[in-house]
Amino acid sequence: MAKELTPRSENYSQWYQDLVIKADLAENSAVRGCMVIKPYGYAIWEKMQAELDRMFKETGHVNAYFPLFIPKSFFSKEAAHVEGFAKECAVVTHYRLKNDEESKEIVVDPDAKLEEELIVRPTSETIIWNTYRNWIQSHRDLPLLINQWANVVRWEMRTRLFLRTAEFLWQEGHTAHATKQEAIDETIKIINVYAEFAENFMAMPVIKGLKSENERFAGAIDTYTIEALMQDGKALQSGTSHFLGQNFAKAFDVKFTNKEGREEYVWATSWGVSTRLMGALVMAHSDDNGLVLPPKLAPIQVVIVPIYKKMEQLGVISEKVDTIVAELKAKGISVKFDDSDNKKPGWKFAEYEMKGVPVRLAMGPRDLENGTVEVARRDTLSKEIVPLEGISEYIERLLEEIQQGIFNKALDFRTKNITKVDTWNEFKETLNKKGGFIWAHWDGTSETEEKIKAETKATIRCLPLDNEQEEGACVYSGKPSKQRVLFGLAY
RNA sequence: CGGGGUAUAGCACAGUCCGGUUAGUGUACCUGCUUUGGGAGCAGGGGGUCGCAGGUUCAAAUCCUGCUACCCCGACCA
Repeated sequence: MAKELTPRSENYSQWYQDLVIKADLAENSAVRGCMVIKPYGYAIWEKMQAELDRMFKETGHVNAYFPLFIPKSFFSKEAAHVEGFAKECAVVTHYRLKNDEESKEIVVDPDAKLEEELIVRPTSETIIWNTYRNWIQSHRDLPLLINQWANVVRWEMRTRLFLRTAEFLWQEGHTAHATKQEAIDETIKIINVYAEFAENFMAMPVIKGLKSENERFAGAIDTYTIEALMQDGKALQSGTSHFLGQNFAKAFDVKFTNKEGREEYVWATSWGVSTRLMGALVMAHSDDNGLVLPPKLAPIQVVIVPIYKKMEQLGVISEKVDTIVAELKAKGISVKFDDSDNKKPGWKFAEYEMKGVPVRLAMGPRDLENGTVEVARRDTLSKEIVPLEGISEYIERLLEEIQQGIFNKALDFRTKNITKVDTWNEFKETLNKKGGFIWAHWDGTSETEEKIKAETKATIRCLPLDNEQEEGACVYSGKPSKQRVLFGLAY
């Protein structure tokens, strides 16, 4: 056995760790908290990027790029923002190294101290709004709809591959609008884009909602989120979209002249998803045999493994396979024919299962005789013998079925793990024994939320957007409540 | 940042307590033959600054000090 995973039931976080490494997605690097994203993992990220980028452009956004470094003074202009990020910023203080004459080692040159220290961006609001000041004068310059693909650094105490790393890749959208309503609409438009992407491409059901004050982005008026439920019953915030009001416009003095000729501050939004989505993707679908990828994000959608005794047999199989490959490619399906002779079929089966390839075809002497091929599904681990006639249409349909199937499975899991709770005892018991989302009344105060967190570690994941209003009593304080909110343990 | 653990061949580990031949096993790799429908078998072979830097000693993977990285549990956070 070359590779085996720790079973999920035994140690979920070890399983995750094993899987990320054994499926060749990423590994830890020589730099604390920073990972190396390996080609197979990066290929999945590229597929995510391509689709998200398409969706952003479809909704009128354009890409640009802003600097990695932010002058310290910019950073401190928005009070809530500084407070939120100050504790996890990497700071550049010098710009040169030199050879130390005594120790013969490379040291920081004390003469090369920067006049003003630079922050490595943990997010780019400040540098971007400082720039927008020069770009915006008139209502005719609005809206400004810009996205950037970038890396950011947040100096985390404790890191986990993809889920929380000191450096990560993401996109951050930063938009400027003439009216409050337009900015709010933008914020909601984007959270809908994120939800659509998560559900249609990642096959991961999400709940759209509003963050409570405690969980809000530093500097935002409102934070919208998509929350997903992982297989261990913990919630994962998978994307956020912020309505920033005029906070950054005021901090950076970004004004425009409206149609009536009066000066006003602009209204802002920002929004992002990161390589954390990779972690979400892994934990949403995979099993004890390895990764399970939704076809729409799988770098290889179909792998074909030949089974043969003699080289002549491989030749005959290859001819048949070449036809299948051509047909699948013509349909836009990515396919790999693994005819390498240094690995046995059984080894290949296990390997492609570990890597989550959605469909595997195996063709051997029996298939040659019967005009068939063996088709195996990664998601259900089922196999069947299928006639070669019409195989590409069959696989095309199967890929759609798998995409839908893993979404349904995840949705079913989530539905079973949302528990409606009305008493504090029930709340604690559900959290301990079952996990998942707890749907309970809350009195709307930060004080109660903090007490609940202190006692149980559970936080309010969100106030769902399509929430029905319902009078009730807060599960903790007993005070009146207008609606239920979702609680849960979070990553 | 606090508590605990780990670091020896590409990978997974033993050896460390109690210092002493040439540092070992599995797997992977190379060669050959037999194999090939779920991680093949036999035979032969190559591969090691024992995490890094100091120290103790006739002698250090082993003892001492410092450093670094990773894992687990907390605190913090996306």
